[in-house]
Amino acid sequence: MDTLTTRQKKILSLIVHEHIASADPVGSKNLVKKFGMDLSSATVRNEMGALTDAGLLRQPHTSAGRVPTEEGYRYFVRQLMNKTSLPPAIRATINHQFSQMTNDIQQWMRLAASVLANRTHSASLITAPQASEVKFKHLELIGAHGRQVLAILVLEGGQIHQQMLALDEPVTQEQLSIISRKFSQELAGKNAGRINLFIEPLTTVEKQVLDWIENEIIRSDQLPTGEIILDGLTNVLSEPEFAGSEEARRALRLLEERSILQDLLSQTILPDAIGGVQVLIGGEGSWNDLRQCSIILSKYGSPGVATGTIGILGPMRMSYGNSISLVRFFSGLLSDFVTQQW
Amino acid sequence: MDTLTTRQKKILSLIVHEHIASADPVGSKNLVKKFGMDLSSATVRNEMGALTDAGLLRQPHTSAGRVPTEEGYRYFVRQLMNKTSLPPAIRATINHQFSQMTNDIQQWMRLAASVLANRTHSASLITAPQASEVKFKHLELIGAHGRQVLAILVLEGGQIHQQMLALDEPVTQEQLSIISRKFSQELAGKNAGRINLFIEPLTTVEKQVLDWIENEIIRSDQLPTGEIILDGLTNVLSEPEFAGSEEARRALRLLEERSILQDLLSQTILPDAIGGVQVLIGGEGSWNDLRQCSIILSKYGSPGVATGTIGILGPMRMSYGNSISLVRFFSGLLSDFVTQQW
DNA sequence: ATTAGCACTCTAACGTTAAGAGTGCTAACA
DNA sequence: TGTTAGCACTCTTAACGTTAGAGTGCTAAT
Repeated sequence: MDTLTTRQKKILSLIVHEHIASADPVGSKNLVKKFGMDLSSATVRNEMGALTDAGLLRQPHTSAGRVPTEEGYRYFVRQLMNKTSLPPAIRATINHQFSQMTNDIQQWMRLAASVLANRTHSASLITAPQASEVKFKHLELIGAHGRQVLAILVLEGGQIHQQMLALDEPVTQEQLSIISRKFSQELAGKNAGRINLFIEPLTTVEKQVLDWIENEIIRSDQLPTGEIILDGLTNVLSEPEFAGSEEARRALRLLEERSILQDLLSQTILPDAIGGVQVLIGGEGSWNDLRQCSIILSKYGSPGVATGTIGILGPMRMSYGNSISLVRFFSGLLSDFVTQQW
Repeated sequence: MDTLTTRQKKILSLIVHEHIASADPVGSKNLVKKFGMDLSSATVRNEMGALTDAGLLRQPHTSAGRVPTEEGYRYFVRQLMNKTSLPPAIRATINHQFSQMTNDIQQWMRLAASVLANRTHSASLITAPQASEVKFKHLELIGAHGRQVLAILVLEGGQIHQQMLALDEPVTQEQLSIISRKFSQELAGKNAGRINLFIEPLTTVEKQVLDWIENEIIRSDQLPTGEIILDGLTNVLSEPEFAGSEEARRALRLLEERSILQDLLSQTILPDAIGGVQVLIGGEGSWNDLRQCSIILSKYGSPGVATGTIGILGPMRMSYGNSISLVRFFSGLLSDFVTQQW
């Protein structure tokens, strides 16, 4: 790929900025006027022609201004954008919003999704942090009526599974406590593969409970990601390029259809470094329904322990500087939470 | 309100059905042709005129067919619609989908929201079942590193709160177990008001834990509804009457903005009877953003113990028979779940 | 290398027109 | 008295033609 002259970079950058602001194609004459360039429109036109040949700009039709192509946006994001960091005032405001929260990961995810969506005017998504390897931590059995027992399984990292079990035989609360304590001691720190090595003479009820535990842990291991929080879907709809088109609906459908979304997330190579941000522009050729959209994703959490994904989906014509620094900031926020809790 | 002749009812009913199917205004001539009526279009026209005078129909413009008004839909739903019950085949299919689920209320809500949204082609919403009065059931304290302790509070009905507490003083796991057991016995069945009657010489740590418990229970009491599950928002967008308009966006915004949604739910009088269904048509005058939408709501759960709300939001031009019976069915499904678990 | 000038192209907006659908009214009919 | 045929009228929608404006690419001059 031919490298561009500094003037060409300057012009490309201005066009991207102007188009993001106005949503309209930008022409040579307006460009020089608006930014007080000491060049004539004709010169700018020549450069724009070169950029068009290079595949970074295109014209919606012969007599319209230029619009960045996917490739143009990519070049902009990768080479031209000045890495803005989030203004301290905004950091402070957001931190304040979270300072009054309980320590519940669910609540944090919800609030993060909401604030991120509002500040970026995009749809936001967050997947729950997923432990790299699920390990047993604690078991509690609480009798209800009859043979009904509320079983609570605590996994390392604080994940909690609860279920009402109908026992095969009636058991007193006394006995339940004994079983709980026994299992909690014997199984502590064991992963799915080592749960069933726990072989001793077991009562029917103990066997039943153990089966349930193993089942839950295996299931937690297998589900690649758990819950997904979405917010701000309607933000995307208010963008002018989606006014009344099917495009937006199909893009949002991608988010709502969790299985498709999981595909997308698992097929995307995220930078391993926490705080690293991946920008997908225009579906990157693979996702037809995202041709007009861009996605910004970041992994968060504690590598090797538990990680999740946070990101936004907005129109390709989005304010990348802002959005990227916001995603990065929230990624850090949730990482801190996870590190502190796990 | 003047009562209508049987023929007028018949015609109103046909118009509603036809308009729901076609999304277009329906004219007298097409009506007689399509349904093979042994009346002339002129007669039908006269009746349509009467129905228009009665406020049940309107014309988008002079030379267009008729469309039901809000009032017209209301009359239809209340008086004309034959109460269809869900076909057994569909019941069976849905039951089957749920038969393989774990007993987790979250999972059930999610699946129910998804299936309900798909089958009604509308947006669906479900609020988590909320206990009528929150009562303590069980406490568990599990030591982590240092003074960090994972506190798990089980409320009657199976609601679980967890939080990582930083204790004021270091405490061994032994002591934690003793505290857990003591609290679990002494506080069992107590509600928020009676938690603090538990006055005995308390250690610093015990006091700290007790404060936390009280706090959590009060908070649970005060929050009128907890989590809200949404699904199928994009379904609404594909309706022709919303093609490219702001209307749909604003209606969906109402759902996404949880605080507004809670307002709406709390201001709506739901039939107390479980399985009863409330139909709100066109925002019922109060909700401007819902002028083109209808909402079908039903309370589910176990009255006096724990209840939640389930419902859908779709275009006013929706298939009420289908939708109502689906909402009713899912309401029953979740009620059964709650009754069984609580 | 840059720029002024100009012919050219294409869109968006506007007005006109014609076709089609549906109505309301009147007068005839059973 | 209820029903129907006929007809003039209204209004939307699509199609077409026109025009103003914006932006371009090219050429020739600086």
